Amino acid sequence: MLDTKFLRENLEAAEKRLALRGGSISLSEFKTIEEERRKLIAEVEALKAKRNTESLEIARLKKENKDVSKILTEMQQISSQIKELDDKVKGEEEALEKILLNLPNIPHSSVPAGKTSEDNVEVRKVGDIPEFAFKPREHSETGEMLGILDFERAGKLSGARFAIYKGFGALLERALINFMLDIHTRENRYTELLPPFMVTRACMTGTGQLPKFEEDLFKIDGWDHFLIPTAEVPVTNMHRDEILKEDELPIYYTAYTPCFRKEAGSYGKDVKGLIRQHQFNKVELVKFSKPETSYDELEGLTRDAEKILQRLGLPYRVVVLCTGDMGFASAKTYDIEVWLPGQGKYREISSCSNFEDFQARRANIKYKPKDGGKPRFVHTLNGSGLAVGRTVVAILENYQQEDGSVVIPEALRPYMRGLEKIQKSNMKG
RNA sequence: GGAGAGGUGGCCGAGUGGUCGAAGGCAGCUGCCUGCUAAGCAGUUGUAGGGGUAAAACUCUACCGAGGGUUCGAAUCCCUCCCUCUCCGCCA
Repeated sequence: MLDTKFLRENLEAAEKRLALRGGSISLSEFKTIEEERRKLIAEVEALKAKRNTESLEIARLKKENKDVSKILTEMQQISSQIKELDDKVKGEEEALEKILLNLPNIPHSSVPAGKTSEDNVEVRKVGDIPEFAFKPREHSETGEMLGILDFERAGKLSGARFAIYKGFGALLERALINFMLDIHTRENRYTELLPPFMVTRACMTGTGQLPKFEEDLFKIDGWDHFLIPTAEVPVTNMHRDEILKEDELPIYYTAYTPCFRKEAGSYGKDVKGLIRQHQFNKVELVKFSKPETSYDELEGLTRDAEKILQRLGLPYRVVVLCTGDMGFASAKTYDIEVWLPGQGKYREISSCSNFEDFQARRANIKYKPKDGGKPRFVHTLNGSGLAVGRTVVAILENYQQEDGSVVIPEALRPYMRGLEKIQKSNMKG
């Protein structure tokens, strides 16, 4: 959510910056409603002030046993006027809130202008793309060949876009979760959380999934809870309606959770394999920071996520998303894209964003400056560290051998009972 | 799911219709004082919104779990909801 005062005072500039995201965003309705709102507030508060002083007067007169009936009828009138105006104010405020909740964040000045993912800018490329003497297979083929992934039977259980991991496949997923969490907690000083996988509407609004993107979420029938589409939601909302101490910042959290997404509007995209599932595992990184340091924190967070790929020896690149490709709540986003030989292209495996105070304002997360100043909104950041299913994809594709077996990256072996290779003969796990 | 108790400021805790933003205590801050430590004395300390200002000062309004209602006036009365605790039942 954007700051009302800021918008009011920088209307045209804000409009221009928002337009960079594409589509046309007009703030004229905002302006009208906001002006009306302030007018009404001034009116009703003057009446309330009068009511307060007159009420004291009534109390005083009553004590002296004087007649108050005249002033009483006058007050009745004022009281009903107040009620009427209060309703109007409420109406304007609701309308304003609706507008504000549906406005995306303003892109940071360092974000390249652009319309689609074509306009994203590569920041760096790390690792060597492996060369194969044979035609590399896609992970789904390898997975099914080895008997570690079963999409067909998963369909029997839950339909399309679900998977069953089996044997060393299941172990691989579990190993990656532990591997990632260990690095983030031990080396990168994040605190591990294991949050609820269902949250309330208020949480979803706090991080920006609602009210705009309800169709992407799984809702629990008969209950006002949703399955989380990312750990960002519960973890960021953990400090909702809190005022943190300056000394506590920055706060680093990491959390493993499954993620649930309807993937509405992605029909026909990535139908095969693990790339796009309704349920997938992710290790998330979340930071709460002071405004002054949040962009340094974004760089750090991205590096922390990259570290996982480096340790696993997976080639990747980092791109900065252009204004048109960024998510609703983000002010700046780096995507980390891993190389997938089976597809012959880079695919997103992590998305690291600084939301500045956009989520903090929605979720009301502040910190109290040490010098005793007014509480200020914190900046929130998060990024995948990493999407686990897609990491499995990357390993199956980058480490595949001609005979269909897959070498386990060395760093992961301690988490896989020292296993060096997954092959048909040892698929029982 | 059944029965009961309760939700007040950073914390503890008074307050059952009228100067209550809220007594008292603790903690914090600022002075004074005492040779250090401790104690003592005085003052001060919430959030949001409107107006005002270059920014302050200042001023008004709202906020005692949330939302409605009664009333000239509500922390205090009424209704609905949420949460916490205790006991019983059920359960991984």
